[in-house]
Amino acid sequence: MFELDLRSRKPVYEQLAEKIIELIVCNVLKPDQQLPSVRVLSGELTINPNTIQKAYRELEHRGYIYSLPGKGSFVRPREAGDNSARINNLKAQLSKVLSEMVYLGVPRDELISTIENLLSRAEGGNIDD
Amino acid sequence: MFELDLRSRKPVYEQLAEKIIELIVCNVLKPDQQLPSVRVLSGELTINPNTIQKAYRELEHRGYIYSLPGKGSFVRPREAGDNSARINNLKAQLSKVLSEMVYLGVPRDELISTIENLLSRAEGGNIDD
Amino acid sequence: MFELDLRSRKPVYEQLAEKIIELIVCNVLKPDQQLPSVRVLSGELTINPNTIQKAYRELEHRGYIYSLPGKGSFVRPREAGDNSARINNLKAQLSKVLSEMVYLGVPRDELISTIENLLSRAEGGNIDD
Amino acid sequence: MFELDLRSRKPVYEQLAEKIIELIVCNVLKPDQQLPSVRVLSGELTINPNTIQKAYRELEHRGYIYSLPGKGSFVRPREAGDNSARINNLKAQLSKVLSEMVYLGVPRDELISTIENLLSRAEGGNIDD
DNA sequence: GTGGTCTAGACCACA
DNA sequence: GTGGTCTAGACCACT
Repeated sequence: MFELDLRSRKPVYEQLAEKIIELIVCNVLKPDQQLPSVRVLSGELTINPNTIQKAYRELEHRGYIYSLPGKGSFVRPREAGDNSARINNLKAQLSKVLSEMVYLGVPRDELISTIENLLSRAEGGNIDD
Repeated sequence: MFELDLRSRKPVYEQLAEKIIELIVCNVLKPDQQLPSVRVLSGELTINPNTIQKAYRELEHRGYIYSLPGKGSFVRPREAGDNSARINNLKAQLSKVLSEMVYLGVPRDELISTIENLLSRAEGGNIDD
Repeated sequence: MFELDLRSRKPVYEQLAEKIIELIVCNVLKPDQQLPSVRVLSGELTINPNTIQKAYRELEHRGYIYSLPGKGSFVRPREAGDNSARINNLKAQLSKVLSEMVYLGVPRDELISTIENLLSRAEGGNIDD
Repeated sequence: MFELDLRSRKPVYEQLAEKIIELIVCNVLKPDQQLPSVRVLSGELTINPNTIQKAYRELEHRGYIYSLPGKGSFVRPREAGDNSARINNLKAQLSKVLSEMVYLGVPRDELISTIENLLSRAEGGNIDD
């Protein structure tokens, strides 16, 4: 389910957090849906429970999930908030990625079509089904 | 010249490497142009020479520059060929960033215009003069 | 009546206890007034009776209510005397909160007017009618 | 230096974080001043380094300090930012504390003078000396 | 020597 | 059975 690279320079808990964000963002994990419990995920990924917990804690800090002691962890429904900082960060990333793709010779047409493809998928995913 | 954030969590050498990639990608640093020597850059940025060295080694490893022992480091001209792996990686990143922006509520119009803006800048930079 | 946030990190029983203290302190619940029975409150809040019990036990322990087995729970009239410990505790809390507000840049004027506002409301609530 | 209650219901790392915030807020710890290293503090408090680290991480998340791997942890200078959420939280706390003090019979005069005392100390502390 | 990650394993509070 | 805390101890990356 989650492909983690234990040898990566990026910490495991961070990789895991990003994977889960991906699932939330793509609406694979729906609002208020329960995430796998720390222990279960720990067993499935053969990773220490503390590491899973750290990932969940990180996600909670960043507003993607909420945890109820004794009940479980759940996807936090997105609320209007001050996302401007995060969005600016993403724009900067976008800029870097696009520049490098252009530099590596990806033709503009292909780039545009790729983006439109992604966008329609993303929007599709975010509409309730 | 290089804006490095010594307070950032990201290692200094990594920040430096990324900045240089940016300059290469935007064609500010032209192919085969010589980079400032480790000692000079070390002096300008008041940063340990070892850190600069490490950034340069990283850049060489990733194929952005080449070093001629005793002469200096130079921008490696981009070659057609095995960029497909790198490009696929970038596409994956692109996908993640776009999904998250959509999720955070950036309207499609704004997203498109932002992208076109970035693209025209990137292409402008990459046209040989 | 009671706004409980089931998604909060703070245990439900603790939230409930604090809400009730608030009502007692603001004189909405008068001395010797009977509190709603565990079962009734449990039904209204759709919360496990055990959780209500725990909140009531907590309140009894902290001296805000007293329970007559078989009859119910009642607001304990406040007595003069050994409140000094509690008051000192509150002063310490007050100090912390004020310091942090000053640190965060709340202007003194705003702070004063906020406090006077709160005080007049609190005193109004505590005057016997 | 730090009085921690190991038997408290409040986690040790949280107690520690609050103590440090107090020191920062009262300007005992100045901007960019280095905090005791994780290991040193761990030794002094005879608390596990991981617990100290957790406190520091929490403080970093909340914007009170920044950590430079390999160098140490430092007080983050306060910047204008969106503190409104935190401030509202503090106002709610203030309200509760004041209400309870009034309820416990602290006379308004004493309350006011206490507050002015605290305020002048807090403002004094925040001005550079 | 610094912060940071990860594991193994114990224990607690909440529901 | 859930999340959460804490300890002990190993190892890594950065400066």
